[in-house]
Amino acid sequence: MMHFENSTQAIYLQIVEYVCEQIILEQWSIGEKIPSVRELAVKMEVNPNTVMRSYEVLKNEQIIFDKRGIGYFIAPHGQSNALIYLQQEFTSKSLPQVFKTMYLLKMDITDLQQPFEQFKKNLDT
Amino acid sequence: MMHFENSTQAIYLQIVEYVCEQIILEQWSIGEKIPSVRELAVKMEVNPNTVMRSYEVLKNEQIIFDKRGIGYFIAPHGQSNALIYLQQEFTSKSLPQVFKTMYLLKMDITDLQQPFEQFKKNLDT
Amino acid sequence: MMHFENSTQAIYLQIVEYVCEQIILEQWSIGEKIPSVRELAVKMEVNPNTVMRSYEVLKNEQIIFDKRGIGYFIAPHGQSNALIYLQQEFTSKSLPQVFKTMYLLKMDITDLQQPFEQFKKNLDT
Amino acid sequence: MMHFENSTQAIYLQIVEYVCEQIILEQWSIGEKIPSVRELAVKMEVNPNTVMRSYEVLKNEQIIFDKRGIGYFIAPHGQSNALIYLQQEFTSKSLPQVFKTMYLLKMDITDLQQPFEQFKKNLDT
DNA sequence: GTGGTCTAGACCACC
DNA sequence: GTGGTCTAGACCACA
Repeated sequence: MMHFENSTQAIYLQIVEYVCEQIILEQWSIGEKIPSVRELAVKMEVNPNTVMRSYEVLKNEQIIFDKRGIGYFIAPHGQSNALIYLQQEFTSKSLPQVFKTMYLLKMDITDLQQPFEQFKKNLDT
Repeated sequence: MMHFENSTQAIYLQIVEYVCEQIILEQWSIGEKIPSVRELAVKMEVNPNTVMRSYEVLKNEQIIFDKRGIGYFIAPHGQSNALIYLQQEFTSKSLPQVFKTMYLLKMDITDLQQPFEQFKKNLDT
Repeated sequence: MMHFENSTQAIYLQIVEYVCEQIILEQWSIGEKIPSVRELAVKMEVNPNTVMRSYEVLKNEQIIFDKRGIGYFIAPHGQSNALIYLQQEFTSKSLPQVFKTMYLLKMDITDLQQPFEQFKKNLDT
Repeated sequence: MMHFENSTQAIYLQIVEYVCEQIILEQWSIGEKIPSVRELAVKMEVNPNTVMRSYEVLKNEQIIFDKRGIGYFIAPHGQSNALIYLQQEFTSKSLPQVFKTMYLLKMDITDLQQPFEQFKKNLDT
């Protein structure tokens, strides 16, 4: 279903983001069982160990929790924790770099308005 | 003088950006000799090989050129090439990631206004 | 009724301890029939197989015995055997680990006094 | 040098404890480079991936940090963070179980005094 | 079936 | 040389 070839980011981190996305968009709801390590591995066409690693990160962030021998489930505050996680990554990793470049290029925030609208349009197609 | 531990980006790319910055902000003027690989390596507290790699990227982008046995110099259109390089990196790499996250976090462009002002203030200090 | 998620110990061993506890505290009396595998499984919200495994351990330790088709009963010396079992586990598994950590943390036995009192207080509530 | 066969705990967690131990006992000092993943793997007679996993945990706990391509180093507050880590593990995982058993066995804290002294004596030999 | 650990070995980016 | 990621495959404990 998914291929990761185009991105420089580690696959297991992309899967972390994918799971966060599903939870935030409420494709998977709170308390619900999420795909097993092996299931998701098949779907994502990666090794189970890779998914395992993603789930470990998500567990540390208290986005999911595990019942041994049964599976992984979305944690009580899973959705908000997922939002917090993505937000933290965004503010600490993406934003500073973006701002620095914008400063050098003498760009203003408003210069992003039009490309952002364009981006959102492309999502629909 | 500089620490790179906080960023996820490769050190040699951070140095590329640093050099672009110096050129764009005209800390280093056109045609002028820029620091030798060894000098910059000492200043940046990194391995000379790392600086070497950065200079190779900059040479490919025609931002600097080398006179063998003498040193590296800012290329004729160094400043504009630096701007172009940063802009390309920005539009192709940073922006798409940023937009995707902003969409998920239901953020608007205007939400960036305040953090950006904050960022620019911090530059002065 | 019970949740085991917080502990690192295997669920079936926690159930073994639970049964020992009931017997030692004489919640279940000697010679009496104890809950069936299914009953306890429902109460503990675990798989019957898990309780089954616990009962097998308890049978090996001669803490309980089974009358086929009828159920499990507390063995003649069930209470003392339960005490012996817990003591053995304690001295061979828990204590060495605890002592090693206490040594590293430069803790003294007396440092445990206050937390232990606290623990006993919490039992009443 | 080391074998882990006797313990039920995961090897990578035992290595985490080992590293904490070295730091706390100041065998390795703050800011200093610790053995590379491959070095420690050879010494511990385990797969490099296993040591890698231990170092990841230690990095999360801010006990060590990494300079890519150079190695791992003891973090600024590495020693105190190591203490905190061990203490947390101790209080949350070991203590409750110990206390519960002691309660059932009608033991008192003072009953641990003599075995603890014995344990410390055995360390010298 | 589930999660969890470990190995062996490969490959990459970086220093 | 260093860390970091990924695969393939094995084995275990647990439900």
